[in-house]
Amino acid sequence: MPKVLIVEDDQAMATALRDGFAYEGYEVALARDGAEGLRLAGTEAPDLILLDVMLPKMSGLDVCREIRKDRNPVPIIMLTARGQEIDKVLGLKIGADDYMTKPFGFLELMARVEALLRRTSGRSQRPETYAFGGVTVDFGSGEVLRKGRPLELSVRELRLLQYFIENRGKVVTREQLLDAVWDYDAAPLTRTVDMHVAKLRKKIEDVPSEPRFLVTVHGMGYKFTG
Amino acid sequence: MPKVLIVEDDQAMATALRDGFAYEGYEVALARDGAEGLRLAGTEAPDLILLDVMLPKMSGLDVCREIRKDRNPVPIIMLTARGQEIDKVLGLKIGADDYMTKPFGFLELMARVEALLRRTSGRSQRPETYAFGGVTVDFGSGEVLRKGRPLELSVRELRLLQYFIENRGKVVTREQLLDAVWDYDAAPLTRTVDMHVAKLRKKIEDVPSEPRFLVTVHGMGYKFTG
DNA sequence: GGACGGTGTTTACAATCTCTTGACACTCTT
DNA sequence: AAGAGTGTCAAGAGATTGTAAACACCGTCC
Repeated sequence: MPKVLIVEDDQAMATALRDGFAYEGYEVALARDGAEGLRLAGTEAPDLILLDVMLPKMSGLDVCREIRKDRNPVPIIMLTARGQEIDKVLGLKIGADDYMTKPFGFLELMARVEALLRRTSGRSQRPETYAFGGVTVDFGSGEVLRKGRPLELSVRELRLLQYFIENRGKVVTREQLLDAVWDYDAAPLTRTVDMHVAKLRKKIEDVPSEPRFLVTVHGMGYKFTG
Repeated sequence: MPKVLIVEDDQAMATALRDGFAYEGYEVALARDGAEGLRLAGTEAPDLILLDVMLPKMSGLDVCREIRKDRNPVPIIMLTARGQEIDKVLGLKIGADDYMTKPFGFLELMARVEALLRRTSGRSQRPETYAFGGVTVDFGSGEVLRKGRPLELSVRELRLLQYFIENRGKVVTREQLLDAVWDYDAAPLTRTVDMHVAKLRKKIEDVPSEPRFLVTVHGMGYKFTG
């Protein structure tokens, strides 16, 4: 049975999670603060880590970053409180795999845990990278290479690229992008999306004026075909 | 609590699924063969259907197809035995939402069920597909394939095609089309509709000059027979 | 504090694509 | 055959998208 490391300072939450996962047959390790979490991540060799963001001594973000610095590819799910909006890209950059915003249902958490374990189990190394036409995207570190050279993408460009990759082959509208990559609820009365698509094309396409990967679907939106 | 319809002829599997979902708090309806499954899909109004592919009397694929013909958008997860590889495109065409290959873990199934319910509950309209004569239309993504290759339709052409599909077998007048596909209230003194029908024919018909699907009804309008 | 560099957004205009329209040939019905 | 209805072309009108440049914002460095 897989082993889960839970890093959580809130007593009630920690107990509930421990009992829940134990009931489902998981081995469980528990850490009360960030420093202990980091230590146990090394010594316990968990198959997955649930990491609260708000922790004494050392924030979850720092713990995550340190774990990745150690070249430890263990899947990590961050737990954040509502309103304690993490910049998702920041999380992505430092190498978390998924997020849950409290409060969440236990079944939903289980579903994500299982999905993540399924995704990452078959592969000894998590290929959290995606490659297409000379470009390599490493979602773990947030690094993007093009023909072997580092490509400097801004935070929003990275997030945009990631969304396109996740939805490759499908047409995505500007509204979807504003909703997912920006946090707008608002209508797309601006050309902001187009602007960023253009910027991205300049960086990932051989001939930006004749895009091969990031094509426009007139009247609908854009489509990524990597 | 959501209601799940399980269409499964294997006694042991059916019982296990029924008990599992009942334990998780779902309402459960059970059908032993395809014909009964189709009937219960209508009378029980389930929120989700688990549909075995191999069934007596009527295969799961046929059941799925019939359910979609009834314009029932209920999410469907197909259950297939290993080796009994369904062509996923075929599945998509007939309108299933997800697949599980036996054997599978119950938790994994639950995860997919919950994911699917979450995905489809918020949105009243699910991605829907329709297929005729080598053409596959996915209204969810707006993609149209012809003989497996993407077909580039403009937004209005897509809307027009969708309207024809919704009213297939019926003669629709130019006024109806102007009203539904265009936003005109005005009279049809233009050839705009005819123009677009011609464009559509060029893209979906084998011999556009002798249309098989999008036929002219002289003096009345057009009729789609897909 | 204030200049600076980087990022993100808006504006404006050009380029491109789609839609509409009128003309004319063709087809069908009577 | 005549008249109404339909197919289709090509050009202009209209809408959408590409992109440069200006502007706004924010954190950093002197």
